[in-house]
Amino acid sequence: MPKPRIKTMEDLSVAIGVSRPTLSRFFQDPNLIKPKTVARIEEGLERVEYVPNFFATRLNRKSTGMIGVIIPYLNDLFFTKLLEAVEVAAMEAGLSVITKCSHSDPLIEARAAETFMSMNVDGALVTPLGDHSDQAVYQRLKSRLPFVLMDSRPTTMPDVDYVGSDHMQSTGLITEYLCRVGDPPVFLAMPRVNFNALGREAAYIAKMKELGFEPEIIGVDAVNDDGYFEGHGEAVLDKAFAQGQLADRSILCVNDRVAIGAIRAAARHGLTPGRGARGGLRIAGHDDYPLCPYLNPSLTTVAQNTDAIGRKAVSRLLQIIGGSVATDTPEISLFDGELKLRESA
Amino acid sequence: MPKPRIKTMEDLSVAIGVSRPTLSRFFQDPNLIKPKTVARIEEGLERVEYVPNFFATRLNRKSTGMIGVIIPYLNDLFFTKLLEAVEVAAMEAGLSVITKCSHSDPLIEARAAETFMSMNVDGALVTPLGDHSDQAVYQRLKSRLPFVLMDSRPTTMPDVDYVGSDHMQSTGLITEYLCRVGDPPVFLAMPRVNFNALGREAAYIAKMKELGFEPEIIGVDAVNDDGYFEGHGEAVLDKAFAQGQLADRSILCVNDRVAIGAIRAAARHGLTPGRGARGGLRIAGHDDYPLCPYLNPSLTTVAQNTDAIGRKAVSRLLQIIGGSVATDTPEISLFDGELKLRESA
DNA sequence: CATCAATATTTACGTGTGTAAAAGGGAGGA
DNA sequence: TCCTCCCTTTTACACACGTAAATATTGATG
Repeated sequence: MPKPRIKTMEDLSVAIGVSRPTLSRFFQDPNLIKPKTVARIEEGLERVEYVPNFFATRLNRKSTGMIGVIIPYLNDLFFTKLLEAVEVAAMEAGLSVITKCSHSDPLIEARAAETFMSMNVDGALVTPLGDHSDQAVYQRLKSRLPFVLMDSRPTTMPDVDYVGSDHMQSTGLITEYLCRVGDPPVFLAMPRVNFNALGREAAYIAKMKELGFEPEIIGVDAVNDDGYFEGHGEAVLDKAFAQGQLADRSILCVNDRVAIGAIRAAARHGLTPGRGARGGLRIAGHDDYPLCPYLNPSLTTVAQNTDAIGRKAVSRLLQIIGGSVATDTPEISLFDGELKLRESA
Repeated sequence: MPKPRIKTMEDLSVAIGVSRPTLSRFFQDPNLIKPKTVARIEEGLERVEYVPNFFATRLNRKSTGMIGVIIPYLNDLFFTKLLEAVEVAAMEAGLSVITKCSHSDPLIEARAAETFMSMNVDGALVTPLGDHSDQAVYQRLKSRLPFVLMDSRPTTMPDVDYVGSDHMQSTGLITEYLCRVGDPPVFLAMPRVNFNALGREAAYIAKMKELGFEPEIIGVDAVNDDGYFEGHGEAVLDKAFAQGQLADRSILCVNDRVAIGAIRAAARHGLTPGRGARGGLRIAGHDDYPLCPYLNPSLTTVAQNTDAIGRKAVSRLLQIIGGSVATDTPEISLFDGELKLRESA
């Protein structure tokens, strides 16, 4: 017994016997209408099938109640974790989020931004690609709507609000830990297209100098070309171990995915990283990728506070939307990382 | 030097000196318009900033050019891989996709479905929750628009198109492999709320009987309650190993995430699964989770053909949208799994 | 220069809803 | 009974664009 389907609010108004503007207000907020009328409307909605047209409702509204989020990868649990935090925060604020993935392609990223602007979203949250994002797109975004960057901060966009981790603190934290408990670490980096990678590299160098050690960086050149972080970490260390190098060193990886590859390379060479044997191989990461506790050995790392980052990004966006804030000077929110001590270092 | 911003196509038409209907057709397909006029329009668009309003363009169109996709989790690389395949296929077909994540909540799933219907999407692709989806939602979805289920097939929805893996084949394949190379495996299952888990369990039983072995199933009851697959696998095996059980058995896990937990439990008890020692511990999974090659030991598993599944789901949707197909009888498309032999079994 | 076809413009109406102002109606109090 | 007051309805317009039919323009051809 399928209910009769009603397409327009007009038709619904005659079916229920309530004027269309009243229905319009009912769907926006039932409290605006007398309880008795509300009851009649709800009773009528029981008998028929009707949903207000998404486009028509948004066409003539000042606020669409939507925010757009752009992330660079889907196949990365860090970003999905961040996205979840954003979605939860947005839901609590009564916003619906439209997610677009740029697949690390500047063109797709630009298209997504265009889409958001054409949809009159109330604001946009963007996790930028490395240095190959089209910064003109960001300029337009900033000039047209509330706009907050997350996780990665392009040097070319100093005037945009930003929420992320304090690499100086987080990378400094694990660097210092590694130095205290064992030999000072080598830094396993990434090809220099990623601002986070650069920031952490700089933080590592600073902390090492502060402690009086000589910084040492490897993995800046791409060894493999499959584009995956794990593959990079494995390839770099596989080569090093094969040449009899690094097998007794502490290795701080730029992020956990690289560290996963690093651990794998160690295993292939019969090495088991861990804090057990002094002077032996140790491997640490950064991010607290969800699988860290389940690796063998489990991965010592620094957790990014994705929950706080997502929550802050949304609340900052709401501030700007609300207009209760000066936007001439950007707000930079950095959250501390938290040491996660496990087996690998 | 910000370009002047133009809001409506009307304003644009006076700014460029081309009629509005001509502009409308230009934005739909420039080929409909004389090259000389196209040049003039494009030249004009260089000088001003204008994007057609998303809602207005969709409001009065027969086809919105959008499809909706619902997945249950974001923090699962299997689903993100599937989503990528869908997005690629959709992009090639000129469709844009709207993704919603239900966070394994039937209410959110239902809301997402409502949203899709109110947006007049051309079709919907849904990866259902386990047995707790609201099937009334699916019924409405099916009655209102082209609708294809992916990955998991509720028994309550036999009349809906479905694209997924052939569990009988894939689970049979790895079961047979394990039986040939070593002792017949135990099946490490999941609490029975997941149709895939049930399907694979049944496939395991069938193959074992076919080969003349006695099926043996563990892990049906939840041991932990954190909701993560890895935690389930680890908890079940940790308990078993602690009791001196299963340490010399072959263990086929219902999926790779459970297997990751299983391997972790083994490591904690000093066990290294692998096909090396006859009669020793072996662990295998299902899905080919992207991290399988990087685990220690790397995980032997059966790859689901997510690429083919995503592609087929989109093409089937396009068929239904095109109307060139009988929808009275559902099409069930099952793809074969492919054995991925690695170290763990 | 006239003619025809291709293309562009004009005109007019449709899409489903938001929103504001004015007019209508019923309940309560004087 | 009359008069507020509050809520609802009516009326009207706005939103930005799709679409179709009729008309005007352009260019090439003869």
